[in-house]
Amino acid sequence: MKIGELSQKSGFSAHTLRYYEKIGLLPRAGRSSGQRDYGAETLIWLAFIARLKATNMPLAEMIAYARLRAKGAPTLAARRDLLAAHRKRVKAQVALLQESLAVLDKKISTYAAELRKIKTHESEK
Amino acid sequence: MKIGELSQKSGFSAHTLRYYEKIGLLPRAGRSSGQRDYGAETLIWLAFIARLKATNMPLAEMIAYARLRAKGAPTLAARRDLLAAHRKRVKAQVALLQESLAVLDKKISTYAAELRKIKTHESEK
DNA sequence: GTTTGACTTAGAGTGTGCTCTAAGTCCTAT
DNA sequence: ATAGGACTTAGAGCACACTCTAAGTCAAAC
Repeated sequence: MKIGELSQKSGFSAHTLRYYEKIGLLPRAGRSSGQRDYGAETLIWLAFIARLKATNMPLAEMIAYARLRAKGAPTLAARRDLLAAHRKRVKAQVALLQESLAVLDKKISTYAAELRKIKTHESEK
Repeated sequence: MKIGELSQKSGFSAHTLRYYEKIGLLPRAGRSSGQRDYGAETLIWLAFIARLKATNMPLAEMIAYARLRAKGAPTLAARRDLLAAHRKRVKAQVALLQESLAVLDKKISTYAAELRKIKTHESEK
């Protein structure tokens, strides 16, 4: 598949896909008469990249992961460790967000209370 | 309190605090002989800003909120709506992160399984 | 009263992750 | 065989949120 189709299917722009190749996040694609030609496995890899991206993993760390992946079986433990460390950070972020959600909820209900008070005063006029 | 003390207590650098004033996130502080002089209420406002920041609210939106806040009671409903919309986004982000955590967990346990397999083969040699 | 460190300003520079441009080549349909 | 769109490259530009610099003023301690 050519880059336009991969872009469509993966949700990444063609510009971004070329950029990812340049920085080493995507393996250098084979060219057929100059144009990149991708296999279906690239789509699977991109879906995983999108997951890592959704959890705010920096590109540099994804590149490190990609390099380990390219080296195959001997790096299994290193990859597991990298993902485990990341998971820990994501869990911490979820906890922080949930804490902050509680603060937001409290603030919002304070607003609701103040708005009720104002309405009551208005009806007393 | 001067900017250094506010920086210490709020966790924002003095550079950042001046920047926040410049962009309108902090009200223009009163000066005593040229130097900014802050009251304790600034600390409370900064703590809330830190919360919004923790939940990835863009500066532009915090500034919009700050402007409403400066206008007082008539903007209560608008502020509640802004925070409610933000809360919705934060909840969506938590959901996405938790989904992604599940993917990470699955990947990590796949690694664990592969590593066990390798160890078994090694001990059979 | 002088040193030392915190403060002031305007504006330049940085890191991250894209996003777009220019100039040109290749493919597909008619 | 030619028009139109998709592709190629290297590199410039952008948005966000700081972060730092330069050159100078001010204040607290000794």
